Amino acid sequence: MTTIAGALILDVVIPATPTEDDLIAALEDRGCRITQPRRDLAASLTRRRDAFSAEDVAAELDGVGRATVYRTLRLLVDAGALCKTTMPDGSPRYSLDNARHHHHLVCVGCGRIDEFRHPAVERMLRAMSADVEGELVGHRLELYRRCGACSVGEEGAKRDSRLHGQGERSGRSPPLAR
Amino acid sequence: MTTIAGALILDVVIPATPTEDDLIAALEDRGCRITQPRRDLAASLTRRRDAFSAEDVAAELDGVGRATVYRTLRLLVDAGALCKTTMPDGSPRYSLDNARHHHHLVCVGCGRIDEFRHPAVERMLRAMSADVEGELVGHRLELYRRCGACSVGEEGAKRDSRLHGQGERSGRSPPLAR
DNA sequence: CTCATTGCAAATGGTTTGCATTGGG
DNA sequence: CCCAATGCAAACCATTTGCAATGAG
Repeated sequence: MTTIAGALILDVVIPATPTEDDLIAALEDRGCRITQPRRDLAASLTRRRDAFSAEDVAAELDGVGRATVYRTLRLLVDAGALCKTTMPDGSPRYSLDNARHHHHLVCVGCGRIDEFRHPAVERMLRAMSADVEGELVGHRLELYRRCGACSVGEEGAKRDSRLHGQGERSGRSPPLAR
Repeated sequence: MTTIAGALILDVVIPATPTEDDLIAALEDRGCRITQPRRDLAASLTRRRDAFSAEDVAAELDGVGRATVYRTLRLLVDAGALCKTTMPDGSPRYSLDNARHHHHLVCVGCGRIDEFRHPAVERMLRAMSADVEGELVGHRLELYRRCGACSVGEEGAKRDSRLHGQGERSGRSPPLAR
């Protein structure tokens, strides 16, 4: 295991995240027209480091309509340039996709999302695929942690963090990412 | 591996799901009052075999207010008597909880949810816990499949089923459970 | 030029809340 | 009796849609 700038990197170094141009290219590849709102969106997204909600983006780009934000985010997810992740409470967050198979490590404190790839996970999936009746068509795996930065000065904050792994306990408002 | 009535059972036979009385008891344990609406709800829930949405329940119990349904479902989830699962598209579903650590095998065709426990999963979690920076506070794991029954007569339906495992591709309406 | 894309506003769908009323313990 | 729990309706919030106007190719 290697740790870089507090980020967990396992086995495979995470490739550079897409640039503004990569996002635009992803849209072009899908036969979409490149408009100003879409350029603005791409710029906004690549500027972000952590996970973000659609609302976050819409708020930052008040020149751009809500509908356009949602429509474009969807396009980018379909194009594989963005990941849609789920917070413990079920609310969706987006993050730039490195275009490889990976999973997410979500900090419940700050909402930061790191991507990782770990042989133990792939091994597990292979084993399950063999044992499951019927065709395995997909999976969802998120690991929730309290990252190093968020653990500091939060000693007393272990309150409800006993998130169990099955579905979710129904907690009130989630740790908002922004 | 053992298969019972088409259900996948791995390693640990799944304990009997809670009865109506178990649900009531779960509420009592939490210091809740046992009212008629709650009895009705408990009865309705134990009658169900597959996963259900809050809306499903509300629809069946038109004597009971929506608010009460949502409030009570939340109580039961908190009490650990119900699981809240997430469909591939992000929409929540409930299912009776066997009160043990387990994960979910969700059929994207019919919405049926089976619980399972598999050493490969636990092994994977242990490995990840060791490698992750910071405290691992929880996880979310759902495996999506097309169950035996749903595969039959759906040969041509392999269209978009390439659900990838990271977050979700943004597909339109989900395969509704009911 | 033409059709995809946009912004707006209204519609939606699922969930929560305020509040006066009801009923369990 | 009293306070938890209810039902209703309104409030909410994120997301989607209809539609006329706009602008990319």
